[in-house]
Amino acid sequence: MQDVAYPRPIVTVDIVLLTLHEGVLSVALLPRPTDPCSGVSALIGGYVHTDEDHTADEAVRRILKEKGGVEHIFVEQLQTFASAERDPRGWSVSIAYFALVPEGKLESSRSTLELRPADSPGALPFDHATIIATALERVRGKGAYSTIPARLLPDVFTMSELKDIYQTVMGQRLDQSAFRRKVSDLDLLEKVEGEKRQTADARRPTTLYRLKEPMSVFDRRL
Amino acid sequence: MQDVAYPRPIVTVDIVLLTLHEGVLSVALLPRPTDPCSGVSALIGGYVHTDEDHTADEAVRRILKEKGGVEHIFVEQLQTFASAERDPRGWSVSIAYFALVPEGKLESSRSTLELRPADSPGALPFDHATIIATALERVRGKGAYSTIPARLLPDVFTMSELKDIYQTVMGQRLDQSAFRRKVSDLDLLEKVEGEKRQTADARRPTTLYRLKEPMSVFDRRL
DNA sequence: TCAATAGTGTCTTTCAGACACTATGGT
DNA sequence: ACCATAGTGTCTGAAAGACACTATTGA
Repeated sequence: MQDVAYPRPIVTVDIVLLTLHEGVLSVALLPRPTDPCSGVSALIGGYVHTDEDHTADEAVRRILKEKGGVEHIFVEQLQTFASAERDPRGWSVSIAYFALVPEGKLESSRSTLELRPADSPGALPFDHATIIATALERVRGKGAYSTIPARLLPDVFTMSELKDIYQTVMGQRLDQSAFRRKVSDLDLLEKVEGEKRQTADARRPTTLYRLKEPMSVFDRRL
Repeated sequence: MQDVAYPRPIVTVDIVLLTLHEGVLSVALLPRPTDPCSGVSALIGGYVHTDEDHTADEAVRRILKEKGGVEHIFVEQLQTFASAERDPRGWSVSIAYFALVPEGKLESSRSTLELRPADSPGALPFDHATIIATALERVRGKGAYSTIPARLLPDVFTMSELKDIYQTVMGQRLDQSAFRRKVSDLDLLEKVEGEKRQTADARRPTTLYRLKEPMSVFDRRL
C-alpha cells in the first residue's frame, strides 16, 4: 500500500429492501432526492456518515430507519459493486445489502416507498437492476437452506403461511407433508400458546409458531 | 444521497490468496512495504488506482500480478469490511477477495511470499485474521458444492488428487467410490489423452482429467 | 353435513456412506 | 508373483417427493 496519491472513490451503501406485497416478492424503492437522477425511483441508500456510523452495517440501519422508516429487521451484506462507470460522479463503491421486512412493518412509510415486483423492477438508474438481480439470486439460493424467507412474515405465523412464503420465494411448489416433517426435524419453531385461526377461510384452528432462533442456516433443504 | 460533506473513506482491496503447501491449506502473506505496520506480514492488498483500474476486480488482478506474481487464477469477491476502527488511518473500506492458486504457480514469487497455515495464521495487523477466517468459512462452505477446491490443483490431475484436495479443504474423509460416482454423474471432468502415472508410488497408471468448465456450482455435495 | 384447511401415514425413488471386490502393471 | 493404487459393484439407511388418508370446526 504505497501511493496515497490516488483520489478516494465515493462510498455509499445501497439496500435491496424486500417484502411480500399482494403475494409477490417486491422491492421497495425511493425517489432520489438529489443530484444524479433526481426524482427517479432507486434503491434505498446513501453515503456513509463517517462521523456517526462506526461500521457499514450501522450506516445501513441508520438509512433504513431514516429513509425507509423501518428498524429491527433482517439485514445481510450482499456484495460490493465498485467501478469507474457505475455512477456518473466517478469511481464509486456501493456496499450492497439486502433486507427483509414483513409487509405490516412498512405501513407507516407506504406513502413514500414504491413497491415493484422484484423479478421485474423495470428500468432503474445506475446498476441498481443488477444489484436487485444479485439479491434475488442470493435470497433464492440461500432460502431453501435457511430461515431467511421467514423474515418476510410477522413474528407469529402458521405452518401454512411459512410453507407459502418458501414457495413464493423459491418459486416452486412444496409438499405440505414433507415440509412439516423437515421443519419439525430441524426444530426451528416453537409453538405460541393461545392458538387461534388466522386466515379467514380456514375452518379448523391452526397452531401458531414463532422462530426459535433469529436466523439459522442448515444443510438440508426445505 | 444528499450531503457530499462527509469525508470519503479510504478504499482498498485485500486478497486471501490460498494454496496447498505441504498438504496444508495455506495463506500467502506479504510484508507491508509502508506506513502502518510497515514490515509486518499481512494480506496482499492495496489501494484502488482510480485511473487505471476500471473495477475492483481489475484492481485485484493487477495487485495479484504486481505483488504476488500470479495471474489467470481463480478469484472471487468475499465480503467487504468497512468501519471506522479497522485501520488506524481512519474510516476505511476493504473489499476482500479470496483467490486459489496451485502451488506450482507460486514458485517464481516464493522468495517474497510467506505461507502460513490458513487455519492458524498467527497474529496479523488490522482485521486480517477475521478476513482470513471468513475466507476459510466460505471456501469450506461452498467447497462441497462447487469445483472451487479443484482450483488448488494444476490444470491436469488424477481422480485421487482431486479427492485428496476435497478432503483437505473440507477437512473430512470422503469415500472413494461415492466420490467417483458423484463426480462422473455431475459430468465435471474430461479425460486427458496420453494418460500416465503421476504419483511415485502408484503401480497402475491413472487416467488424467481436466475441468470441463472453469468453475461450476451444483447442489449435490461431493 | 359439508367445505376447507390442518395435520398424519406410507410408499417409492434417489442418494450418501460403507465396504467388499476386481483390475492393472511396475518392481 | 506381489502389492499398492485404480476403479467397480452392491448393500443399507436416510431423506425427498408424491399422494392418500384422517381430523377438526365454522357455516
